[in-house]
Amino acid sequence: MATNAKERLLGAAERLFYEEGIRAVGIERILSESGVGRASFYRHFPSKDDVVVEVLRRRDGMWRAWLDGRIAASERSPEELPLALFDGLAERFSAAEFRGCAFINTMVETADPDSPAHHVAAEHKEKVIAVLDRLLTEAGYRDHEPLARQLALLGDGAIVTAVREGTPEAAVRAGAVAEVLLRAAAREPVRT
Amino acid sequence: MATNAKERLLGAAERLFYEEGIRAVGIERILSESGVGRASFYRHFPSKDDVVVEVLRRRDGMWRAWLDGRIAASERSPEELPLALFDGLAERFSAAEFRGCAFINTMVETADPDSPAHHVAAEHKEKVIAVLDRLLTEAGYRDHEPLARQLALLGDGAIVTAVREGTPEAAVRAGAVAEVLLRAAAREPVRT
DNA sequence: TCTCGATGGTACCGATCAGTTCCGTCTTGT
DNA sequence: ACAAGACGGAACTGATCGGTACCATCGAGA
Repeated sequence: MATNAKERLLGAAERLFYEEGIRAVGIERILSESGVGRASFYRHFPSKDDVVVEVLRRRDGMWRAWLDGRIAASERSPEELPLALFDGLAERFSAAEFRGCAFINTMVETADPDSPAHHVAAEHKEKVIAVLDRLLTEAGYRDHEPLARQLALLGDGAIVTAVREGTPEAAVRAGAVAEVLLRAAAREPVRT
Repeated sequence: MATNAKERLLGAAERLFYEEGIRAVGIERILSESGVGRASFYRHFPSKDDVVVEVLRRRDGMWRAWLDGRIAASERSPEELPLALFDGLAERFSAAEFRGCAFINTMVETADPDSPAHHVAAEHKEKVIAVLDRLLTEAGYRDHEPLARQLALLGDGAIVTAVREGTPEAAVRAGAVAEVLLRAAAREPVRT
């Protein structure tokens, strides 16, 4: 039976890719840190690129599950529930190993927008937007879809700002903007 | 007398780094595309890292000069003049070669926040924030400094969103948020 | 015309890259 | 007890990395 070689491989790759970047991490590093043999690596993955894609898929699932949990645990009212995203980001930014969003980083590092990794990263963001859109719809916001995209844009802006500043402050700043945005949307009269 | 070898080197490096990423571009590529000899390269720069820093410094100057021009040419009222940033971004996002912000990309690619390149990139953003702060101050906004940082955060969010979506739409979306933000700030009563 | 500094071209260095191959070992189901 | 498959280790490939050393050439100032 298969042992946990593939799992260790993906775990080490995910950590190293996030901490140091995809291009910066060679196969050798992944092998030594996971304790997996070179041959076993290529038994499980055709190439390094496939590991990248697989890592991103895993991270997408983990990240959205985490976000769902933060939303479920939030004490905010339905109208303010989308702000739970920024509450969550504030936590993430405080982590010592925080180095931005793995998906943004991947899209930046992988210049080619047609690459599989870029696609997986872009799809992740769309799924997050869908979550925000659902929250906004349930809270009765009009024009919820563009509003969801604006909130997501704010979240991404907070992430890259936090990377630059090295402090969690950007989450609060973006959250304040989001709050203004939600209140302005709430008091907006019905159109058409 | 010195010819223009150094200038050609920097020009080619700037273009290649932006289009394909810093790590993805080897010295060889820069040499062949600039037509500069290998020895001449190392006569002008101690290492590749120094070229990266020099390219970022140049780009910082060019970018801020461009922004100043867009602000000067803007027909917006003083209260809305900070929105000229988003007008300008909309133009940039439409360019075929657009691949995000070179400074964000550098910070993402260069994982080490203590590296010289990371510092130059971070300083660039602070300078842009200073420009926004000046516009807000001149327009009479209270709490202009945090407001400037919120607008910059929106700008960065628009940039990474535009990279992901491949369309200039994000600039409009972020501009709309900025407009809401400015109006909310303008009608805010004096504190203390 | 001569000279000197800047230049472009090339061969080379050790290190590392992704990927292939072979082999000995260890585990697991029968 | 045995066979099959998953495994780790290591040697090896060709390509590319950043960086060094050497050499022939060109162009401007004396």
